Amino acid sequence: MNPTIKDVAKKANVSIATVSRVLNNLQGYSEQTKAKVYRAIEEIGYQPNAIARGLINKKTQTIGVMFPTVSSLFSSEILHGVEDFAQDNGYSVMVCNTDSDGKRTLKYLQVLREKQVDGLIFSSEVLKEEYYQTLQQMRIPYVLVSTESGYDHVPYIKVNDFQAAYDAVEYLIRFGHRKIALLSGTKHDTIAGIPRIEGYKKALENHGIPINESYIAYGDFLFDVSYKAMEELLSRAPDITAIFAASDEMAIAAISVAAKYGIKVPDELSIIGYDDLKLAQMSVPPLTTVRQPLYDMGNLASQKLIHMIKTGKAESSCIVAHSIVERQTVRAISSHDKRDIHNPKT
Amino acid sequence: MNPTIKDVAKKANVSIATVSRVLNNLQGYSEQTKAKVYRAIEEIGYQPNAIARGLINKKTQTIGVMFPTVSSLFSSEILHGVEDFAQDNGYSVMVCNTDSDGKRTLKYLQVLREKQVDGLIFSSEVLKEEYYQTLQQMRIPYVLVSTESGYDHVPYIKVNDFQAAYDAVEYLIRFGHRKIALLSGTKHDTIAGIPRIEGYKKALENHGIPINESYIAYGDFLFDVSYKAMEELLSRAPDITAIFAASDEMAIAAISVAAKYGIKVPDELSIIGYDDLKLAQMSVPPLTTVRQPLYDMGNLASQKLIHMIKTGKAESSCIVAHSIVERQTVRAISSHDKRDIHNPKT
DNA sequence: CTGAAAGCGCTTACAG
DNA sequence: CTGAAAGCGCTTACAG
Repeated sequence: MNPTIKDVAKKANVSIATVSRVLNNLQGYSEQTKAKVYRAIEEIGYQPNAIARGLINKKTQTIGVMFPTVSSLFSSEILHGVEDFAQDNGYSVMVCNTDSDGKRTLKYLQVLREKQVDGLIFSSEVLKEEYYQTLQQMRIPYVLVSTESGYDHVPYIKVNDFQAAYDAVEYLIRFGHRKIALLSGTKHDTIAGIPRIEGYKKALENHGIPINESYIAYGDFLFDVSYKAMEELLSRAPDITAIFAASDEMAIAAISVAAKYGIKVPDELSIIGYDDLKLAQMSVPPLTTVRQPLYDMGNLASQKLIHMIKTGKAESSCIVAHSIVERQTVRAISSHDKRDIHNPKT
Repeated sequence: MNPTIKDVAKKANVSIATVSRVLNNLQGYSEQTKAKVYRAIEEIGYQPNAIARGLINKKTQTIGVMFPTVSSLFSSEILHGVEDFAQDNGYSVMVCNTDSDGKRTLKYLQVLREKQVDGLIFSSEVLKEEYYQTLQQMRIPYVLVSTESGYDHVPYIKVNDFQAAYDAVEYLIRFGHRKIALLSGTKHDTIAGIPRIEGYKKALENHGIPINESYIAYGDFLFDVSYKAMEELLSRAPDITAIFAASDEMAIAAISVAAKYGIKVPDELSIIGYDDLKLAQMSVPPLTTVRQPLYDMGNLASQKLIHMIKTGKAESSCIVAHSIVERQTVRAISSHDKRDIHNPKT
């Protein structure tokens, strides 16, 4: 149907080998034949078939990216970073939405393998043993973003979650807060759960503040569940003056709940989030948060992966810098807890 | 490197033709050889090569999706819908981020063509003449989401923007508002700009409310620019009591600006958005908005596209239903404009 | 029920 | 500088 290399060869009166040479900018043809070939290509509107090319080169110039939920601001910022670098370097990207479902993940890995992707980016999920095994069998390079693993030679790109959480809480402490709650993500999540909990506790401990387990509430990083967790937290510990939320969505949920109960942010309750999604700028008031450079992380992952594909060499992991973006949800605690006036429960 | 069909043929002591038959569930082999083949596959860990398959079948089982910005909640919800259906039906999806850049779009189309995608979903952008030409040359089916075109036989899936805008404004009118501003998207956007402006004007007109051009501000659908547009609008027309924003991001910007100037939403200013992104639930107060079922639209586009790929038949366009999701940013206007009290300018 | 052979659209030694 | 031929890993008539 579509014209092939044969058609242009015929049209230009040369062999397909020659057409292939000029197409690939190899050497071994005169300027004249080059011109002839290009003219033929032009005339019949020829486009090379990357599939045929891929079969013989054993390179498809495409990479796969796996996310637990593509439709989150979080994933899509990473994806954007991945995609930009990939496209600029001649790679296409296939997206896979695993829905945090183990079955789907394995099935995807299968598909990606059959489709012969040159490499893979694995994001935001724990690299389970079975995934690791499959990946090793695939014999293609891969890199982890916003997650890590205990396996050697598996490069990852992430923020130091422990330290970021520590810094967030210390930031709150510096503003005079001592009754600081934690709106945690999934309790047993070894990547984004536990390290942030530990960072929270360590900061408290280092500043001589006792840990109060009733100040810790567990959500799932997302809005709805966190909304409820926040309501419970508030009824259980109405005396808190600040909250560290382990994701921006959770922080926004906290703001929403506060608004619902007439608690003023930041006057009566300070809130600091985690991620710095676009969301954080849009909240009312704008959210103070720990920034993870998601776009950059995706971009870097893409860079490393493509470098590995091209050179075959291993790449090192990378802890990227987080930072605190100061907006308007944190303020110094006042001498008396203003909220007591409005909230007789405390 | 990886085992091929030849390896399993050798292992199972049959021809590659036979292996291919059992692999594809064709007929013409005994249960015995079937078992032998499967055993061999198992033993050597064979995985079919979809690239080789694609070359001969002229089907790659992959579709492309083009977005102006992948990293928006808007695009990613559509993407999620597209991806879910595609994966469940054996198709992979390649994402392309055009950054609203004509050059990139054309380049992508090229890439997608070379990679032999079976079909294409084109989202949120005007289908320019040159894109249309390229698409026609590619001879693959494609469908438009959240945009439309004047070309016949190019199926699109979208909401009726004019009607949706009309309904939003009428909703405001029903609550007693007459001084209704429009925070419009890009002025000359023929898809999401003009029709919504027209819907706004028509609703006003049908209710005998004169159109006041100073009540119309232009943003670009996104937060930052809209924030400024809202500030200008407010200083130019401080007497407005309600705003119809042509996107949720714009509505959120309006809420933010209102908060900045101490204008209470909805007490002093009602706001209705457009899209119903997850964002809308998270705002404070939760945003009343016109819902476009983005996930469903993506899913439907995927369905239609894959159906076209499989059957070769044309599909019809589809205007999906919008609806107004009532949350907390609109309320009936009070007898006297409360805001006058606080804002001596009016 | 099964296999030998041609062919998908390319690239790449090899020979001239 | 150029072409004939083999081959990438499959599928699919065709013949038996």
